[in-house]
Amino acid sequence: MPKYARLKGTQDILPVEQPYWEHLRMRVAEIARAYGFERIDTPIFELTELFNRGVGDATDIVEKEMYAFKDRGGNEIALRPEFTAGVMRAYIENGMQVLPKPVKLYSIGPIFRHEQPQAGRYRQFHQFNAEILGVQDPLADLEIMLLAWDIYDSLGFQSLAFQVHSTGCPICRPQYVSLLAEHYRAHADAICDDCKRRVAVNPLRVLDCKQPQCQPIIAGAPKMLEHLCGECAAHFTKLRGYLEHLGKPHTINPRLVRGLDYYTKTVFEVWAEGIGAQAAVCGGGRYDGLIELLGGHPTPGVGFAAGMERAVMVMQAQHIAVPPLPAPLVFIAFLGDATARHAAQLLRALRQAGLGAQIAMGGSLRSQLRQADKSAARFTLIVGEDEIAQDVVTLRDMATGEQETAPLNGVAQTIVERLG
RNA sequence: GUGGCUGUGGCCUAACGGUCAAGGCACCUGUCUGUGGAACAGGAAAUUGUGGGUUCGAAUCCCAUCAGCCACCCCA
Repeated sequence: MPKYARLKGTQDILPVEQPYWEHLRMRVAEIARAYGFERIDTPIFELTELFNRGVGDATDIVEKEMYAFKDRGGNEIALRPEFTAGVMRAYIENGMQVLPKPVKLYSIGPIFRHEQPQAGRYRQFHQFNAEILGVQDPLADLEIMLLAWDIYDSLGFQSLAFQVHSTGCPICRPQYVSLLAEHYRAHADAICDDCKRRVAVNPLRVLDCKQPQCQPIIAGAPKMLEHLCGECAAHFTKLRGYLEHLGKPHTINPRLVRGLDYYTKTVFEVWAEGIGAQAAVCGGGRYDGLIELLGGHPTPGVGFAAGMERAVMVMQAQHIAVPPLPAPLVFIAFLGDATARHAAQLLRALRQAGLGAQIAMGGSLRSQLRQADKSAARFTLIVGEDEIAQDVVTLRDMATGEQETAPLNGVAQTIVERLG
């Protein structure tokens, strides 16, 4: 047992896993850029207050999952439990409201939540995140949803499902919530203990309860979609119209609710198979009141967050092939201490010529060739006393085993020629 | 925060409560004094997660604790 072990809920992403991560990061960046999103990086920690306000005091994330502490200067700070609050802070602080609308941003990086780890759930995990700011039209909702979908689609994910719902706005939601609470109070004896608590704390959450006894109560509950105000209803209808016109398969899920307070109108999730009980690989929605809440000019916004560990798990579960990370083209082996400096010089020359190269660091020629083999280099250069004496080097093609003698000065050129 | 299952070299696995915890993979070296991928031989690598307890004797039984996995809660 090692003296130091990684902390609960954290993980080491080892070299063998990196091809998945690299492929995922590349796809996210490629597609986000192609869709007009620009990258923004914000700090991993912020004032705790920002998350309290932005995410919502009453949410589980803020109440019991935040890594919040006092720093050496006495500031109350927290490791970010999500991206959006920090991105909104940056938008306001950097005067980005003067940018032409829409402002389309994406981020990638670590997120921290003190939760009980399980399949697809960690304390430090990674998300990619996207936001569109300054547009009220559901076209922005559509664009955000398409970005999320197309990233997974381009990765080759099978059995994806789009779940869509609307949670209304500050005008219609409170009325609906009281109707819902009333319905639950009328059936107080039939519902599970968790739901009794939920009705008091966050009534919308009763809708995604999985207890069998609650299912008939949920089925008989008033539907949010039937109680949207005119504006919210029109927004939702328009969004659905776009999705249908594009032939995007989606499920209207009247039980879809979000765990963060700032959502208004549209909420959605993307589900995929392969991560145990965690079906959601991505979740998001509209948050029209957030920027104003954080002290900015009233600005509508819509965005999503996607779990990267979960995406990697789906890739592996669905046997999605990812390209191997490129290895250095050339491996340099040498014989005898006197040749080491010539070998090092050759290494430098190859690198200056733009060829990926690495050098053996001792051992018999046999073991150096073993290293070369394992490094997946296409060519091995052998530098020995004999070669140095004649100003040449032995060039070995690792796939065929064929060897030739090449002039020391023009090795890079010779290698490029052999590449075809 | 709650519950279930599981902890043996880096990884996978074996060992009726009884000498020195065994094997495979991987790693290093050699057979091959200057030639990889195979084979063979050898080597390094474990106070059996940790701490207690029961016992003449514990990897094995009991308790606690930590961690991992899974599920709830919640979320990505």
